[in-house]
Amino acid sequence: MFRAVLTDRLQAAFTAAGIELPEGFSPAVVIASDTRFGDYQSNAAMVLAKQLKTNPRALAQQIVDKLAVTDLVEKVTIDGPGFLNLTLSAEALAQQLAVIVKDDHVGVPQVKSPKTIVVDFSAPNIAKPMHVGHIRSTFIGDSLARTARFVGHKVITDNHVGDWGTQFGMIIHGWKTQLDQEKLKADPIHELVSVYKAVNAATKADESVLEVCKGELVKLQQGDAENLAIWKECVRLTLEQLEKVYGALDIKFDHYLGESFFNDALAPLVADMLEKGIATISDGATVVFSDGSVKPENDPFLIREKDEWKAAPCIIRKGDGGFLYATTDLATIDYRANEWKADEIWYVVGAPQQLHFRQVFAAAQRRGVTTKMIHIAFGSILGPDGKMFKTRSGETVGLLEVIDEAIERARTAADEKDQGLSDAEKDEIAKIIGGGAVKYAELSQNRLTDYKFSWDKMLSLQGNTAPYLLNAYVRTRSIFRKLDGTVALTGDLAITEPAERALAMKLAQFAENAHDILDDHRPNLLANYLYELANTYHSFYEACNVLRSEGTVRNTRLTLCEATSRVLKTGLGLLGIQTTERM
RNA sequence: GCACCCGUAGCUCAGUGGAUAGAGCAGUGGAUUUCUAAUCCUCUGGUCGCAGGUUCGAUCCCUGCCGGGUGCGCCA
Repeated sequence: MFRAVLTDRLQAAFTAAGIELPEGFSPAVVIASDTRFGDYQSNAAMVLAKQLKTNPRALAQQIVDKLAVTDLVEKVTIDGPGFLNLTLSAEALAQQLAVIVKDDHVGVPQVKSPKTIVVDFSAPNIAKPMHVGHIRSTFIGDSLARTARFVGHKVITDNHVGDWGTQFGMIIHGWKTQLDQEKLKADPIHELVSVYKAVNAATKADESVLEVCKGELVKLQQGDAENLAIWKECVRLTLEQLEKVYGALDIKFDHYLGESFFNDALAPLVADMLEKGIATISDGATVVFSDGSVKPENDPFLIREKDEWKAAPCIIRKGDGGFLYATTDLATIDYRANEWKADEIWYVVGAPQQLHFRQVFAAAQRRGVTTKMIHIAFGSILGPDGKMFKTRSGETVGLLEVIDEAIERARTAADEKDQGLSDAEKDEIAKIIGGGAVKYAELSQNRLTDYKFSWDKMLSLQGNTAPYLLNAYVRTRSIFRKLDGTVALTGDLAITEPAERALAMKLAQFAENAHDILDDHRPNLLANYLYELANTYHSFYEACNVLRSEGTVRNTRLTLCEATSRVLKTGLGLLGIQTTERM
């Protein structure tokens, strides 16, 4: 891990030069912004010179005089206003390359202090199909969980499914009055949805139907045996379908602790918060008000109206005694903190829910929860009109529909390319490429930006897409296939050609990138890196023939191929994308 | 009204204090006796929404404005 090592050396150089560092300043080495200047660079001299009011170039020279890096670096220069530019030696790159082909973690260091992290993502609703709106949470959450696990954290994934709520009044009423058993067997969720829609329409035409539904809901909440059985069956049928979807997406959860799991904890939780004075009764509801511990502009329980700060409380129990999702969330936090000893909880949930989470986190902290809670927000997927897909009323595109279409397009492409593969092989490859394309389309995007849903973008197989990365992987495997497994890579390495050097450099950076993703919980940084790696490999592949080379050159190039193969497979794996040997 | 997010090439988007702002698509001109061309290389394309400010240096930080989206006491 060159960046970390070089940063350590730089800090040591400051000490050796007798330069006292101001508080809050720690010199850092980063990957060079432009490879013309070297591999790594540091702006420390310029930043510090500003604070110390000295000449930046002179300061840089002072540091360089004490910088002990000859084992790794072949050239150190001071450029421009005081940039420190470092160029790694070919030997250092070769050493790291040797690590990548041997190490279980392809050269990525493990975290020093592993944490227990609960990742809460996907969270679909019972009796509803998964649609494109679930893409972001599901793929981002899965990728972050995989990455955290890979760098050494203990990760617990939990699918907090929406299996309890007011919609069950309508579903139960519909189940009793108009369910078609045949259709239910054929496609359970589809039938549940059409029943729900029919009842929903009926309530609008006739208000008495709404009353009946409310009655069914109350009965369910009071433990009525028949309604409870119907509810359980709905949950069972939906989970069965969900497992199929997740199976197709290669996503697994450690737990499916839905909202209903916490039902019994809600009343005691509210009572406890009242007793501790965290919550109070207001207009018949139980709410949490501001405690004035932070500045008003940072207080999630206050809102400014005209010239004064007005209360914006978090309601944890309705006037009619019902609980809300804030209540469930608080109970869930308790469980994760106490039963799982979570150090951190990551909520991969859309940006519109920011205020909700700020309130819930603040309320939990007031109850003494010390677990670090992070809302990993993401932007909305917009419809063609530039507005959010409405999950309640509007029709959206089903998630499986998107995946199936992607697989179909990949299958068509496989036929066109015709690499002499059997139909069964093509089917298998199309699954990997199609599924990968959809995941990559999502994960290569900055999670905070909104984007318009577009079939063509989601399903594209051209340019910066999953097949491009997979093709690079396939090219590495193809070379080894030609060797019939008779390769024995040796430590005899010599990186000489520019294309070899560029590739070795890119490969070494994976050690840094894998960790950087988690700084800001952004899988797109990994996607960007993998794209660059694939691009660098493709260039190398065109410039440096492997099989026709000999001796050390051949061994070096084979090692580069093997390293690329391993990093691509590992990196794509962290995005939740599988690889294929041929395509 | 207030808060949060967004505004970068014709289109879709990266980049968040550093050196000449990058990709993909679209457009252009080349490369294939191949280690899989689902590839590589070339060219074309930008007042980084607008106006101030901080800084040696701002697409990035601060302030104001314009435009789009979302959220704000008993839905989830």
